[in-house]
Amino acid sequence: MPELPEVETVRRSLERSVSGKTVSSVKVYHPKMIRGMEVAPFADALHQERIERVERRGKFLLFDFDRFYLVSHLRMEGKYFPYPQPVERDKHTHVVFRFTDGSELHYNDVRKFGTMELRDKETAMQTAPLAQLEREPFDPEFTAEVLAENLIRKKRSPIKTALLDQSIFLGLGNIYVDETLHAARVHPLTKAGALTLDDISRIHQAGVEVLRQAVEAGGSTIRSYVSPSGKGEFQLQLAVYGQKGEPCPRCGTAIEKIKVGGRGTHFCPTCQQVAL
DNA sequence: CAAAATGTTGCTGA
DNA sequence: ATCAGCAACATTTT
Repeated sequence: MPELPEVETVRRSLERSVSGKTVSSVKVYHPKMIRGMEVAPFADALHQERIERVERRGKFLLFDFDRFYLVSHLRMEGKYFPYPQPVERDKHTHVVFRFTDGSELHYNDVRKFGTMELRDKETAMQTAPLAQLEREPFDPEFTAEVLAENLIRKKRSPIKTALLDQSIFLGLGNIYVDETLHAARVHPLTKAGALTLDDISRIHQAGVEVLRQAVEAGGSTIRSYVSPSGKGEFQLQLAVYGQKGEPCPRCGTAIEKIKVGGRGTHFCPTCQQVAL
């Protein structure tokens, strides 16, 4: 479900609902989602650990415990539901954290694609899965020049595919890549190696701005995703994603939908000219 | 019933 | 050795 803006919205919600709480027990109902160790040591390690705060790296959530980071990825449909009192788990709830104050946090994921793993705090950033991510898009050091450098590694791929790679442009996913390319007026099938520095500058500027505005709006509420606070209004601003057949907000041409790298891809055939 | 869905990864063949 | 392309993961919805 989530790209960077949705994950950031979840992070802010978790920061309010669970930071400062101490784990009294962890129950895992879908062992496959716990990576790197067996379920028993996973649950044991978290016993009596306190969540200092909840952080984010790209689309990963990091629960900052006393001794570990719990690195959590929601993939397509993962969700966290906090409850003030113990509740019966839903059939798609795969992990239940109970806290010493009697409250609970349920991890729910219909498609079971999400993952959790514990990392030592000292080495968390130097090891998979956090190691090879690009710096945060809002970091001033993530410049158009950095993006241009990254894109050299993907010069034979369509720009749409390249931008989905988290080591190229961290935080973008299928929705916001389409929005970014529309704002930058670049056709999604354009080979990354065929882009001018000016194209790349527009993509960089548009991508950062799209993510910034989406975070501000609380993410997009589409399909399964529901923001924890009930907000998530960015879908109202989407220019192309999910807008097949609707008029382009800039020129009025009907938005088209094609398949690029296996992903549904929306664009305006007038604003975004083909340039393979 | 086939296709698609906000993501990543591991394999295959060039 | 890279790297581009695609199946796989599992379930629900259209």
